[in-house]
Amino acid sequence: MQEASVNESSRRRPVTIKDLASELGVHPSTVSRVLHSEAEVARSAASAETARKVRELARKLGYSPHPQASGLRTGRTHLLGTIVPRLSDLVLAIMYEGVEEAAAELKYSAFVMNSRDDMEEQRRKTEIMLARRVDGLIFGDVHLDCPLMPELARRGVPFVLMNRRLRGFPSATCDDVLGGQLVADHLWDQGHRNVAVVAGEPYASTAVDRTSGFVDRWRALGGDIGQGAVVWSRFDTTGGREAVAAILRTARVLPTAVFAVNDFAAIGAMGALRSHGLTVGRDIAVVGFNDTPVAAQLPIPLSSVRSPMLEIGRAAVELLRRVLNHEPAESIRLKPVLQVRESSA
Amino acid sequence: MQEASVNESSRRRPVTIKDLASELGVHPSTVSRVLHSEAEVARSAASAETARKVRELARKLGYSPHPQASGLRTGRTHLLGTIVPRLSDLVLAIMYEGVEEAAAELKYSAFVMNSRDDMEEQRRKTEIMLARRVDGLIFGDVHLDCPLMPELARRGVPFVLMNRRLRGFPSATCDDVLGGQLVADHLWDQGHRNVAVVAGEPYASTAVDRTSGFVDRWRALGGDIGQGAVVWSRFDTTGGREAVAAILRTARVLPTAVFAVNDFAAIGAMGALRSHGLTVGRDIAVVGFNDTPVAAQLPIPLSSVRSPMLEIGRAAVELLRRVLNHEPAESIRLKPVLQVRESSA
DNA sequence: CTGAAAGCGCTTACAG
DNA sequence: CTGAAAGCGCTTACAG
Repeated sequence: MQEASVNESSRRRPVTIKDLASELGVHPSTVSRVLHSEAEVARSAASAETARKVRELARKLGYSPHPQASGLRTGRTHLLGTIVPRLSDLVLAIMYEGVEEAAAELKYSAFVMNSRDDMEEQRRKTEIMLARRVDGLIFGDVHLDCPLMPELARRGVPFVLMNRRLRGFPSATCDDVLGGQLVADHLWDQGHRNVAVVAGEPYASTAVDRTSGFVDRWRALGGDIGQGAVVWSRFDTTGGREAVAAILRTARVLPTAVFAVNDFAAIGAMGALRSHGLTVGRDIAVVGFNDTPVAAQLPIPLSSVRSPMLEIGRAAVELLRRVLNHEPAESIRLKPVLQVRESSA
Repeated sequence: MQEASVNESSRRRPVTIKDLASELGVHPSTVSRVLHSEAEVARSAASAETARKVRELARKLGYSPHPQASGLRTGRTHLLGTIVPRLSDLVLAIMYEGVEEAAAELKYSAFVMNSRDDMEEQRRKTEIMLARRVDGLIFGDVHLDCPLMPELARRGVPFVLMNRRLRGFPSATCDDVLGGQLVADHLWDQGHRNVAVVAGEPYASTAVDRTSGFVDRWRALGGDIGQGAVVWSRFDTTGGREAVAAILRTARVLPTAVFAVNDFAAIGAMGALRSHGLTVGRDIAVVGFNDTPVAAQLPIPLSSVRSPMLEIGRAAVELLRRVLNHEPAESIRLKPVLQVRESSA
């Protein structure tokens, strides 16, 4: 009963610093210093006795600071904006979980919006977030020819990139070139000599780096890889299905292995291969990228390059923290690991 | 150049109402009324001429209102909190896209946090959002025995439910009972008489409603369904795999069809069936739920009940809008549709 | 160690 | 139609 009525009142009019101050007969500024200053300032802000009483009453009345009020005064909202192509892309959803976790640890609140990989939409969402007065931004949807990034830099907006990189700006990404190399080594070792790549969207560094990592290493191993063997595609299942359909239609010799730069494209690729009467893992090898949870659980388990998605999100927040504190912020490239499964064993 | 320097200054010190007022020689309150009032008030707030000049200058200088400041004054933050089990669950990610869209249309900014379906975490995240002074909350992770909901209601916190329902609180959900019935009708029509259900988490209304919709209809059709034929499970691929493994281990007679209340559980189920030497679609039928984009693209396309996930998210926002405006808010149940594919054709 | 005051940007009842 | 003032909750330089 007591409990409920405290809560009730706390909803109707939240407890403020002024409430605490008048209850204790001290000045609001003293309460503020005790409760919200750095440890050092707080210590010399009040007698040990006063500080103790302030803290105790704050706890008892359920005082919780009003972020809009302090933000208005300090000019810092402790809000952090994130823009991703789409949250329904599992890869970005997991990265954002990392962002949210790491932001919370720094007492920041994270926001997220979808741009659908449309640069006009990216710009619109950015302005909405700036209008909300976010302290900084994380972009998971940058294109290799993104005009917004140089512009934001000129305007002095603090931001970092995640997932995809762009020369000249700090980013937290997977080492996608290495990821492509790992797949090339694996398929070469398995004896494949005729391969195709479902390459993803050409505007995304992930797609370009994974593809070039694969192709360059393949050639270094002495392999040959023709024009029609690299097909750009969307990142989803439909994209993978269409890309493989195109490969099957145009290839003079059928490949014995397909590298798709994304697990969902790989699943689409598997579907198209099956429709063509091929059994994945026996007639043809398939390797994906990201090692999303579904890869291991597919009817035919999918080999995939595991990228540390959660850690990439966390690293992006750390990078943004440095930018906000005017510390040097070097790009972070996290190492992937290849998981070999039945689809290419 | 002009452009850049305007932006530059707008970053260093954003344009305020006071800036506009002094530039035009009018009082800040006039500017505020012209720019931010309801159409009616705004019209009688200044001469047409003054209003025009205010609006023009605002546009020219790139004025953007400071939400923290107006929120502090009005007590409304236009912030909307959403709590989901996990954003990396595609179903919730899509629902949240609907929330974000609909919130933006109402000039609200949406936040989202993960509770990992842990009721302690749900409580913690709720308090963080309330500390941020959100105007209202949307819960996508409610359990059938959730102590937090009655408590929040007592405290007068405005909130609605989405995805899962709970008696006594307004919710936007799929008509899951109907969804289960559709699957029962379909499998019965296909001639199946011995079926099993991968039933999901017993604390989630989605799982319980889909399962009971199926079982009740099955019995109404004259079917028999034994104890061991309904196995509760996690919602992910691993959960589906384990549930089917248990069914295969304990069943006296093998079922000829499996209904999994979630596509990812269905994918896990397909994997387990294949490991057992069964070909899905030929030896045994499988039906999932939600019709996530991957279902249609699987190597063996998966029959699934399509639930309107985006619309559920949008409906939740509409429901919350009504709650915030003290309008009556009846729960919304959106109709699902069965998509039959190769896995059960 | 503590207080008094000013001000962040906005809104809104009160006047005229 | 427009102005002047007060105040939302907080922080922080300035005094003492």
